[in-house]
This record gives sequence, C-alpha cells and structure tokens, in this order.
Amino acid sequence: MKQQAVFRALADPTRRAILKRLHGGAMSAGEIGEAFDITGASLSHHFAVLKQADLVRTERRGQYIVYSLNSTVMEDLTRMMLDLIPSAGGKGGKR
Amino acid sequence: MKQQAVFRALADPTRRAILKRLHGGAMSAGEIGEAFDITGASLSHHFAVLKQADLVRTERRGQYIVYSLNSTVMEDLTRMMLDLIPSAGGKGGKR
DNA sequence: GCATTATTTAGATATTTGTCTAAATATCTA
DNA sequence: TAGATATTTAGACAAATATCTAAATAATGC
Repeated sequence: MKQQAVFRALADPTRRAILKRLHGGAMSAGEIGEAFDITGASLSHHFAVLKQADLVRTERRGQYIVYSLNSTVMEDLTRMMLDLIPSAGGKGGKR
Repeated sequence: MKQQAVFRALADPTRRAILKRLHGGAMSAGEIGEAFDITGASLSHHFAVLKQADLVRTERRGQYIVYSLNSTVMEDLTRMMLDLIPSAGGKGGKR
C-alpha cells in the first residue's frame, strides 16, 4: 500500500465525500458528480488522486466509466492506524 | 472530532513519523526533533497542526514542553474509517 | 538581573494543490 | 461518418502548505 498516496487522498473533503458516496455502490463519474458543485474536470482530477492511492477501481461500461470502492486498501489503512494507537494492539506487536 | 483537521494532520509524512515516535511514550519537543532533519521552527509548526487536530497533548515541564499522544482521537478516527468500508459494519449502520 | 537553553511566533519563499476553461479522446446512435 | 454525450488531459491561476531565518517568549541557574 502506498501510504503517502492514501493519506494524501483522504486529506481532501471532496474526495472523502466521493468515497462515502461510493459506499452505496458503484457509480459512473457523472452520477458521482451530481452531488458536487465543481466541474467535471475537477472531479476527474479527484478521481485520479483516488485511483493513484488505489482507493477506487474503474471499469468502462460503454460510454460511462464506473467507479467502485476498493475496500481492501481501506482495511489495510485502518489496520495500520490501529497500530498507531497504544491502547489497541500494542506497539510493535505482531498483528 | 474535527475530521478535516485530523485528516489534514495525517497527510504529512513528518507528522505521521512524529506520532509514531510518540507511540513509544511522551517526549519533549527537542527529543522528538532529534529524529528529524528540519529546524525547530518547522517542527513547532507540525506540532501546532497536530495539536489543532487534537492528536497530541502538551504539558510544560519546567523548561521543556512534553508531548504525548491523544489516543482517543485516533480511535475515533479509526472507527470512522471503518465506517467507510462496506465489508465491515455495513453502510449507514448504527455503530 | 543576565546569560543560556527550549520552544514558539513572524515573515518570506518555493512547492503543492484544487479549481477553472478549453481542447482532446472515447463511445454511442442516427 | 457526423453529432451528441461522457470523461480525461493540458495549461493557467489562486490558495494552502512546508520550510527557512530571525526575533520573541519562557524557564533555569549563576
């Protein structure tokens, strides 16, 4: 997992909102965009950042490009964060 | 929890390293700084960001200022992230 | 009080980032 | 093939950020 890419991706509120929206299921870029008041170009930029962090997957379906969550990376990340918490799991523990 | 402040704080690798370092126990600003090749002023800036996110606590001890992890916020954050993962806990669930 | 040490604040600067408009690419349908 | 729709790419620009040096604040010990 590209830790830096993932944390950077999550730092922007619009990108977190995109992930949340995808939580409901896969969606085309356009559908996702309906919820936001920014241009398609800006949206596309956010998608690129999320893809680079491997947080989303894409699949072309005809004219559309469908985005879906890659929950594996999210799980990895969460595990890694638990590792930063002394009270859970213990420092340097195996896990 | 100020979500945006927390994610923003975690987006920088130096700050994540600081948190990791504090994982071993409370330390003065100077002690933390030994591990990094940046000026005290820059360090201080990172501390300010971490404090704003409530990720660390400070306590003056004589001449020194001692930093320690605030694990509560880290736990909150992790829970919140788990909520972004479909396979764990379920979307929109109570939790 | 004064010099020393630890940390923060102020101000400057270069880099990164989010957004936009305009143009390019890809697919569908008539 | 031409026109319409969906998405990305290129290039520009303003705002945010990480860093630095210099100065300020706070505590210690002579």
